[in-house]
Amino acid sequence: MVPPPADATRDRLLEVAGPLFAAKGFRDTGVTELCDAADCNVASINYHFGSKQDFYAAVLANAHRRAFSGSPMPEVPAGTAPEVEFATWLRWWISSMLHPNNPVWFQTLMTREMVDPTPALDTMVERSIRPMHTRLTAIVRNLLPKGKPIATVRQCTTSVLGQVLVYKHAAPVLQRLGSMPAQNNASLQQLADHIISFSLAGIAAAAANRAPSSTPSRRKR
Amino acid sequence: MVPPPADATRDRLLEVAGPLFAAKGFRDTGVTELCDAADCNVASINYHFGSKQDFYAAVLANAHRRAFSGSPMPEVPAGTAPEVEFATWLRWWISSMLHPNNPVWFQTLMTREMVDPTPALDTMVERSIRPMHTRLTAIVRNLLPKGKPIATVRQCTTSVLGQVLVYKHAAPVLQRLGSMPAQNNASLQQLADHIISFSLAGIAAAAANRAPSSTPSRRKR
Amino acid sequence: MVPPPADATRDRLLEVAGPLFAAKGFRDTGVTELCDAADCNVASINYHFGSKQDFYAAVLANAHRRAFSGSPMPEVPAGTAPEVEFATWLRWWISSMLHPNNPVWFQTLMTREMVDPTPALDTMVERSIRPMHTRLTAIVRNLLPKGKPIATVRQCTTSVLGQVLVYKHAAPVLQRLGSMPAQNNASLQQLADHIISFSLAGIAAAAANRAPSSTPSRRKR
Amino acid sequence: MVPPPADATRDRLLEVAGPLFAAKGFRDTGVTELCDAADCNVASINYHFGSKQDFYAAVLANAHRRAFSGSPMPEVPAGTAPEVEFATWLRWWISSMLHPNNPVWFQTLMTREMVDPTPALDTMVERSIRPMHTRLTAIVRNLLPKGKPIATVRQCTTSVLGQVLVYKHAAPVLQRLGSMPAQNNASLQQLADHIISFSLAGIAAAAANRAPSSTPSRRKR
DNA sequence: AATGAATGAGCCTTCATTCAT
DNA sequence: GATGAATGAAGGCTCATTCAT
Repeated sequence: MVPPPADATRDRLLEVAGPLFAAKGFRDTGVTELCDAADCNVASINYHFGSKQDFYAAVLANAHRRAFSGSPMPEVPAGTAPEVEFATWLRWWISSMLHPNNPVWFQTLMTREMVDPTPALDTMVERSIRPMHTRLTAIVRNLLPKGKPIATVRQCTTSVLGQVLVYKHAAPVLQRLGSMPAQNNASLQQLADHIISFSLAGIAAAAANRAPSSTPSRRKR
Repeated sequence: MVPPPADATRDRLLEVAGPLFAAKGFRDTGVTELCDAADCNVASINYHFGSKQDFYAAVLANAHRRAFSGSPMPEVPAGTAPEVEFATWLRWWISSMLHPNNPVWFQTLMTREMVDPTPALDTMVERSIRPMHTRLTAIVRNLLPKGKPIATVRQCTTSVLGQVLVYKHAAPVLQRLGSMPAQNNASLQQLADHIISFSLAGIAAAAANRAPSSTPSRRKR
Repeated sequence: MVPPPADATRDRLLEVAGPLFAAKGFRDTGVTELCDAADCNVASINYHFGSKQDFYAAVLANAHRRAFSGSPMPEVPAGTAPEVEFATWLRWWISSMLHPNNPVWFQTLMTREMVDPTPALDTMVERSIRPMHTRLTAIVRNLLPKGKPIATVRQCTTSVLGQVLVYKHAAPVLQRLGSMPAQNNASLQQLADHIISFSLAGIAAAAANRAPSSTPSRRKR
Repeated sequence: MVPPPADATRDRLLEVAGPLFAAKGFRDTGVTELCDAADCNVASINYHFGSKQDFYAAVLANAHRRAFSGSPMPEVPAGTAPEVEFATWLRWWISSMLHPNNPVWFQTLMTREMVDPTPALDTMVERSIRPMHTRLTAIVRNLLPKGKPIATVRQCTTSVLGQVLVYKHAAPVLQRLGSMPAQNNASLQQLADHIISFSLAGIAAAAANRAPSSTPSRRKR
């Protein structure tokens, strides 16, 4: 009835690898380093996962599972105003992305994959990114009039994404420029307020544009 | 009048290294590869620059000089409306960041530094990034009422930055999600139109917020 | 009456290992591969046989038993002409060595041992090779006059062996040189005809030489 | 005027590798072992030759050059009797193959390639084996009547080859069977005498066969 | 001033073997 | 009695760096 330790080493490897890969990247993190951290033999990674590359993919897949298990994507009651749903979702996402109490390394791994893709990116996009992106796209679509072309929906969605991701992707630069928010609850809440109101206004402007597929704002040049 | 070639090899190395480092990153670009491209001996990098790391720093320091030589930051006549100045500057920046005809390797190098900073980042921030950031900050400040706190200016500026940078930082993911714009003039102009109108509306919303340092939008929770 | 499976795993390992060792050699056939083929644990080889090396020896020792079980060495009625016995035996041997329908892995294992001997070769020579060699030697001796020295018998026997073995030992080269016979019955029969008539003529010439231990054929130089 | 040592290490590696590869085979000879023998760094093989495999090919190519430089293939004056040419050539070949004073490792390398081919075999066949085979084939053809089919020429040639090669390919077995000739000049000369007279008689028998492409000897069965 | 050869530490991976169960 | 996990030594190879010239 008591299950044997099963794959204790395997689990330990998955556990310790996330932060290490996040800190130095795939290439600069050696298997020796990883196995030392997991207190096992150098050959263990190849034994349990076949190769360093496959191990890395397993780390990402495993990370995704536990990254959002603590705070799942929020649902809103039917009939909620689209603006409120947008604000709720965005607060949740910003919190899980930027909150210093959350383990940050999964987000860092995703960032690294975005800048320097490995074969593991495809799986990651399908399993962790696309579901969130689909949800945000749906929310944004509800904020726009029915007839708006898909391109407009996508551009607005990407504008929202960019405002959040920049704090992950450009953190070292923003720090040097003095634009990095303090890592406390109040600051993050204010940042969320800013992005929400900025984005809602931006989306409203996109909604008001008369000719969806032309470029009316260029008439004035 | 023409000086002798002097350090022809040194210059050639600096010339060819940018695109190579941009394409594969510091770690994945070998000195052999670099020296082959510059048609010189493997030992040249260590001879002229001391080490691969120092050479990389030299490449970055040298890069910003030629990066914007073809299209310098635009100036507008005194008295130009702030919205127009914003639009002009943003069009220029988007074009130099995303236009496929431009040599994009400097932007890519900056992107890599942002995600995985090396000691060379400090120099790069001061020399290349801060001037542009200062300029954009000034433009955004002009779009806000005089009394707005610096934090609001910074958040708006960062929101603008993020909307553009996301197309560089998350390109592989956006491609897979179908959100990457076509790499032609018309698409990029439309994208610029979107970001300009989205951002102007967002900044206007930030300008209208009454209590700058409180979090008024959360009243509804 | 049927004994229980007893060492079923052990037997299965011996069964599957022959063809695998023959195909890739001792060094290039891994224990994992062998145990996968026998559908047993990686540790089985060391458990049942002590080491990979000892297992290999066991495979060779076990192999000769089943190698010729399908077509035993032919016997001829007393009084048969020596030439006919020679032809009969040679046809049988060529067929079991070269016929593609026969399982050739035992011959291939022997070939590998000849080129790269292991401690297992001694056993193999005594158990499998010497009986055949003794028989061929006896047949060849009957084709020579009584007084011929043993050295002549041996040289003739080896000349016969070499003509057959070359098709196993040098197969890859003969293929590239266009000298490999087609792998069908007719071709092999014609090859057997050739070797038989070539050898009988050669043996007859050796029989006719007057001074067995001198080198008469060199008189002409 | 004095040439620099040039590629001293490279030459030393080529020098020492032949005997080592011959003794243990490609797989069982490590680069560490090879480089220790050549008194150089482990990385030298990859530096000078790209890979262990390419190095092995270079060793074979180099070996072929010096293997026959001491005693080139013999030429006979025009008008020489075919039997004499055959004897002359065969004595030369047997001597360079089997004579104990000659460095034996190149022949051993060729033997290994025949039994366990590597990608280097193709080059070896074209560069060292085919020229000799072509020559022997031509000599054998002159011993046969004009109209004989090419298949007969090839079978006779292969019968000659096999009689010699067996002493290399099956040496460990022949030693155990007592059929290995003593490694001295007289024994080798007598062996050459035997193979020459045996083969000439065999070829004469093939020449006498009436129906070249049928199998007349089987009518009697 | 500049090179081409040479270095050695480190990389990931393979493999027969061992050990606790 | 037999297994699946784990081992560690060794494998070939890459790479920035160094050194004699």
